[in-house]
Amino acid sequence: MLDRLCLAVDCVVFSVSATDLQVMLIKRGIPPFAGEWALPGGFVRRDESLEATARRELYEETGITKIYLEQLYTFGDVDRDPRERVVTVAYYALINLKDQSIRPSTDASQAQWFPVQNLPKLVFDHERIFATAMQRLRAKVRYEPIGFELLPPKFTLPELQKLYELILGCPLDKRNFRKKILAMDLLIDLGEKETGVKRRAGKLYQFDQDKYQQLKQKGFNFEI
Amino acid sequence: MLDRLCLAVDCVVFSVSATDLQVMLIKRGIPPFAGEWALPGGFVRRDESLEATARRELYEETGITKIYLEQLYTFGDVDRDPRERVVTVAYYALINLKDQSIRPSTDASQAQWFPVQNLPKLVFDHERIFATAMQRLRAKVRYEPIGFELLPPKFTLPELQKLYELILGCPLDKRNFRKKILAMDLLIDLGEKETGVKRRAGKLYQFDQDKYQQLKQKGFNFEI
DNA sequence: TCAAAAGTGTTTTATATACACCCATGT
DNA sequence: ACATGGGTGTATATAAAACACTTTTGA
Repeated sequence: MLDRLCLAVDCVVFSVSATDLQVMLIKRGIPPFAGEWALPGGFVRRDESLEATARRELYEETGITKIYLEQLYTFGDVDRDPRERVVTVAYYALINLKDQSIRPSTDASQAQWFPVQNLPKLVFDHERIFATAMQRLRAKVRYEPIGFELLPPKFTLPELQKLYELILGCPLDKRNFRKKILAMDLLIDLGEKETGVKRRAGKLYQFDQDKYQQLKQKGFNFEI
Repeated sequence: MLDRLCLAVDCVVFSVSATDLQVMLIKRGIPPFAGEWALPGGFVRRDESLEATARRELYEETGITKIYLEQLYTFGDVDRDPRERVVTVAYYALINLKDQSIRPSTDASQAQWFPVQNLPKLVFDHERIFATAMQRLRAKVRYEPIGFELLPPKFTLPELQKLYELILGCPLDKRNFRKKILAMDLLIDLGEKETGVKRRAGKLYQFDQDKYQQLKQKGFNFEI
């Protein structure tokens, strides 16, 4: 039972706006690198699991509780923190902003959304952590139905397609996309239309989690 | 900079025999759980990266140095170790036994191979770690050319197919398997035949790492 | 009535699957 | 000569990709 060291959790929190896939960053209030941008995160307490740390930090810094969280990778280079040895377990998170918004900035923490295409310089090795998260999200969204976590419970097919295009970074054929998604028979047609748009309204759908879990048991693979 | 805690690395080391996919286990020499089977592992030193810890431990316990290593997952449940809080970063490793064999057991550590179908009871949460590794290996072997790490540099197509069948746990069609593999054009035909077999000798191939890296850059995806 | 985005099928192409016999080698 | 496993091709089914017009709605 030799060296003990500091263990942290950092989170790459994604959301979507009308035009962008975006990531939440925190303006650091304390040294080192006070005033610079960082991924939200903090230290693991002795009586707290890793995921609990992630949820606690996100709640403290943004007020958000409903979050899809998944462990990403653990970064343990010896010199990644200039103060002392700190190993960090990175998580990525997906949230939808229609259900909840981030708490207004306080003195202690200034949280802000940035488009993934246009991030400021980040402290420590946070750029590497972000790049890893981006890579994982891009890969995973194709074979697991995690994209829905970024949308409100009721969404239209064009919204879903736009989301995939933002994440994958390339346009998708509308007819083929709809055919593929609908063929899986995992979307419940709610018989409602979206509101508040100034053009033809799209049909609203809901992702059928229960049915997906059942199909998954039987060997079904989600795939875009 | 609050609580410090113990950080460990544990490794799930895979190899193949003629008939089995197997995992290396260590008979613990020290409490807790002395005499019981565990994954090889140990504590991270303050001046050592996570991967360096994994390589050091594997060398100390088995004498093996040529290893494909990849981080698997970090297990951080509060009560996973009865002594005190220990978070462990798990790695999985792939080695081929034709090039090197594990060092004979010493007093300190008794290393032994077990078929994955028939593991003894493991200490701590090591069964969960193993299950996660197995799942990852099964998934990853289908879309990354990591299977080759379990074979010697020169191998035959039937050997490769057998390997995939062991990992995936199901039989594969010989003609379709060969067609798919050869169509990728990533195997170099060495113009040699295997030796020491008492039947028709198979042609020897070598995986073309360089070519694979080039193709990968251009968007090529390995897939079985 | 115009602009803007929603919605809809078919054809072509590529990929996956199913399947059976001959060949080389050692005993 | 026989047993064992290595090596080979084609036909069918399924999935992916390419592609253009009509409909709805609000301004």
